[in-house]
Amino acid sequence: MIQHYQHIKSLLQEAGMKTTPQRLAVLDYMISCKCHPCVDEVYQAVCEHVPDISKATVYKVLESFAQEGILSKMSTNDGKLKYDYIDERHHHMFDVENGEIKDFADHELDEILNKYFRSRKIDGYVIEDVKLEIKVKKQNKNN
Amino acid sequence: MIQHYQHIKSLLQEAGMKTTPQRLAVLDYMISCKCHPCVDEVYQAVCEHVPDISKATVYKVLESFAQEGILSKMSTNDGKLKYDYIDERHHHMFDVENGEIKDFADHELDEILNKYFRSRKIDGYVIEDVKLEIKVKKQNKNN
DNA sequence: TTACCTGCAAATAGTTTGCAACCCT
DNA sequence: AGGGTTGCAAACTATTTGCAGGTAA
Repeated sequence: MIQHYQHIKSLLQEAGMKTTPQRLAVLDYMISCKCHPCVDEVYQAVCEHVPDISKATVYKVLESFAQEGILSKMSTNDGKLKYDYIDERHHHMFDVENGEIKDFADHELDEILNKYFRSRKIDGYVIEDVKLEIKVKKQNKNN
Repeated sequence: MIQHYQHIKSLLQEAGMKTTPQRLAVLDYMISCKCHPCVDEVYQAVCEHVPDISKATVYKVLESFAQEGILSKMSTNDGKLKYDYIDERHHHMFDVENGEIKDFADHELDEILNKYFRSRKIDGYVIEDVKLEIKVKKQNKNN
C-alpha cells in the first residue's frame, strides 16, 4: 500500500526523523495525491490506512515536514492552510471561481524570471525564490 | 482625522454600500497604513477613532470590501489572514526570516509578464491576473 | 420609513499544548 | 534503554452567526 517506501524512508532519514507508520502514511499520501490538501483532508485520507492516527499527530507531522523542507506550506487567499509536496519547481494556478488550485510548471517562464532577477536587485535584500500566483477562470466554451 | 473622506465616500457609493463611521474608519486606515494588516491590527487601530466598534463589524466590513474589490485578501504561508488596499499594481515580498511583507511594484517586470502570457495560453483557462511572491532575506552587511 | 448595518454573545472551526504511554533505533 | 513520537483532551485562537436595536438614505 505504501507506494514509495524506500524513497520516503530515506527522506525521513535525511531529515533525522524516526520512521513511524504515521509519518510513512502522511508522506505517502502527500507524494501520491498530486494535490494541495488541507490538514483535514490529509487526516481523512490517512485514516483509511492508519485508523488510529490522531489529528494532532497529522498537524505535528505536516508541520515538521514543512520545517525540514520536505513539504511546503501555503495558504489560500481566504486563509485555508494547505501543504504541498515539492517534487519539481512549479507555480500555482488559483481558480478564482471555485477555489481549485493546480500546479503550473513552465521552464521557459522560470528562465525569464531568473534572467530578470539576475540583474534586477532589490536594495537590502537577497532574493531566495520567486513564485507566481496565476489567477484563472475556466474558459467559457462559447468565446 | 479622516484623510481621504471624499475618495472613501465615493468608493463606498460605487460599491453600493452605506457610508457608516465604521466603514469610513476602516477604509481610511487601510488606505493610509501602507501595510498588510490582519483583522486584529485593523481593529486595534480603528478603535482609537471609533472606540465602540466591535470586532465582528471589522470582520464584516473587511470582508465586504474584499468582495467589492476595494481590498484584496491574502494570507501568509502560516495561515494568517491579511488585507491589502489596492492602489496600484504590485507584487509582494515575503521576508522568510521575520515574516515581514512589503509591496513590490515594477512596471518593467509587469510588461515582461504581460508579454509572456499574451502568447502563453493555458488550455481551458483564461488568465485573470498574475502576481509574484518574492521570498527574500535581509542582506547581510558583510557579503 | 425601511432596508441595511452594527454590537453583542454564543457558536463554530481551526490549531496548539501538556503529558502519560508507546515504540523506533 | 532512552529519547523521540504519539493520542488524548483540554486550552486557545480565529472566525462566523443570529438577532435585537440602531441608523443612513
